[in-house]
Amino acid sequence: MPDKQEAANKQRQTGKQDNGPLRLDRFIPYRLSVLTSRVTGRLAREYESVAGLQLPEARVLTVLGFFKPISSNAIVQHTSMDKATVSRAVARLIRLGLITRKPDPTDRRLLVLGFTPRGQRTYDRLTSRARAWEAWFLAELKPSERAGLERILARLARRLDGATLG
Amino acid sequence: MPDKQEAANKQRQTGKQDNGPLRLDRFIPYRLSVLTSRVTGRLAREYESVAGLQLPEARVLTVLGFFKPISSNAIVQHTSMDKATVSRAVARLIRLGLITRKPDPTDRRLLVLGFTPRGQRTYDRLTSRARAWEAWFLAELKPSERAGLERILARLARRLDGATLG
DNA sequence: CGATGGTCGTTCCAAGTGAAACGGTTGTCA
DNA sequence: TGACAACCGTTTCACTTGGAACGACCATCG
Repeated sequence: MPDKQEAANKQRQTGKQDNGPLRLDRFIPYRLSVLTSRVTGRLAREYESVAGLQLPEARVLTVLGFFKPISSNAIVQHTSMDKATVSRAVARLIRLGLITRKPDPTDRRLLVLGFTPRGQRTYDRLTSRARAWEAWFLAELKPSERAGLERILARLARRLDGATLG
Repeated sequence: MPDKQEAANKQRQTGKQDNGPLRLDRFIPYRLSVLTSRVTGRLAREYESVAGLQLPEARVLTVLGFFKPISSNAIVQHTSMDKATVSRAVARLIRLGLITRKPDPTDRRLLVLGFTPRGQRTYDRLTSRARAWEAWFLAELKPSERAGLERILARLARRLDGATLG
């Protein structure tokens, strides 16, 4: 405890952070990771209770609802999910009768996905719940803060799309 | 494509989002999730190349460096990592000769963790690299934006610490 | 004391993950 | 055309994960 506090104070005074213990409470990747894992955990419970879906299935359904019609591979691009994970989630959703899959006539490597009527209803319930949860989650943010957050997330996302640079 | 664009425009006009497809490009949990998984992936590659560590081990090392001395369970609290995952990461780090573990004299349920000299050096290299990467990652943000991001992350994290509420 | 309920960390086991290999398809270029 | 590289989606396989059970330990209360 003295170690930590001392280092923290010192760094707060100098404003530098070039050596000494990494200030986790200021390290953005760490904070993003912890926050996101908690957010995802909450949403996963919602998805489970609303529709009995696990996270990969729910994510595929959500992305599909927005981008449909779309191929599995495009879902991978959008979400950074693993190729195999998406493939299995799609298989389960088909087995559950929630989505359809048919070959693209112009490129038979692609299998384009869509909703069944039941899938559409499940999607509606799911997104309604997701929106409600998000509203609760963000309720303490002022509109300007929310806008700021959105802008920053967009900027950071773009940063990672660019050069690999190490 | 027309579906999506139409809905998007309509929602942009009304400012509402109470029904219709969920606007993924505005859904914060989704954006957090995608961004974080990409950030984590990059950092994981850093950790691997610098010290041959996989993500859970690197995270334990990082948290340990900041909070040391600390028990496994406290690491779980801080990171939201799984208990078993931390247990195994600790075991590997010990096997690698990077950290030490001894029972707390006042409560022998607790095993307090610390660095070996080699672990300290590994930690230094690791955090130095992590800091450099973060600096690159955040370079496009103005200081005010970075401060705003930190404040918002703190506020959102606190929101999840409170009541379970669903 | 002794019993009971709670916490810490490990281990077991079923389930999920990701790297790699695969079959199938497309586009290119000679 | 035929050879070849690139790409899509699936499957396989080794590994990791997380829920549950477990042993060890502590605190409380009768």
